[in-house]
Amino acid sequence: MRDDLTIGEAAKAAGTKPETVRYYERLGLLPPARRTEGNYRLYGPRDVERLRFLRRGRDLGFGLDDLRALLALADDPERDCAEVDRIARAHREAVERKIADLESLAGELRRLEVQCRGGRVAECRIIEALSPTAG
Amino acid sequence: MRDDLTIGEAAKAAGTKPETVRYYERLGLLPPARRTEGNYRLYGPRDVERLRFLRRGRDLGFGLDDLRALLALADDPERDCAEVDRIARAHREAVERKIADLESLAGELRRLEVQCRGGRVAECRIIEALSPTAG
DNA sequence: GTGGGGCTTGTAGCGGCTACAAGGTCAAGG
DNA sequence: CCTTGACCTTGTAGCCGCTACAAGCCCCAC
Repeated sequence: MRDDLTIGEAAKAAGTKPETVRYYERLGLLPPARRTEGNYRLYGPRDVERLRFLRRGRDLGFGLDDLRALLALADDPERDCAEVDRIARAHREAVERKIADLESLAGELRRLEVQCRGGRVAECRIIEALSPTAG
Repeated sequence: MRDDLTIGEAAKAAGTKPETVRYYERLGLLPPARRTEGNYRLYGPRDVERLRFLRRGRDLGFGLDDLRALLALADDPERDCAEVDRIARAHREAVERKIADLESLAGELRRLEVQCRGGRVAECRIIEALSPTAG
């Protein structure tokens, strides 16, 4: 039969869930779906493509606002892709900053752990490091 | 004079904000504060210590549930610090997993960026990589 | 006594879902 | 034809750790 899928089928085809699809529709990231007589949402191949675009973008860590902008750009193939590049670069830089933050965090946690000799809490270096009495 | 501080002073002393202090009290991470006649919260040195403990723990990325547990352990200095160690290790491992995830993300974003030649969106590799038509 | 800063409570919002509840629809099996 | 049970519908609340209001009270300096 036809290309039309129910929300569950469409979600599965894109690797997401029905709740997420409805959520995206509510946010305007997907156009309002066509409906069956029984009020079920119906999705065609283009809808599934759009959904997959969103899914892939989320996997890459883009926020929904970025994805909204990227979708608008993708819909307009004649435009210069400088804006696409800018969004991607800004996102990569944010990810790299986050990594740097977490690296220094992990380093500090490793240093604390090494010092823990496994005695009583009273002598625990980890607690000590957290306690202002130690500073 | 006395050691008593208002919420704003206590928050400042610990490097947080009044809203956060009230929030912690509501969650039971801090005991209900004493009050002045005019219903202002009052904080002593031990309260500020506790608040600093929380602040430092948050800086290290611990969740509030972890901090609740760590505070309970810190309050009981005779206990074995194995549990402290376990919480810290679990957290470090979670941070390290997060770093690994973000590293692979950043790598993918860098690869995409390099391929962008700066033409039209129609030929943009970034959009292509997001579009299911490319896969 | 007045101005303005800080305090009080309560509530809503951030992101990106996720998990209900209460009901409607639909296809398969008896 | 009727029932079962999977799926769909809407609406609402919750997750985390705050943050930002709003409306009103308190307190101190001038």
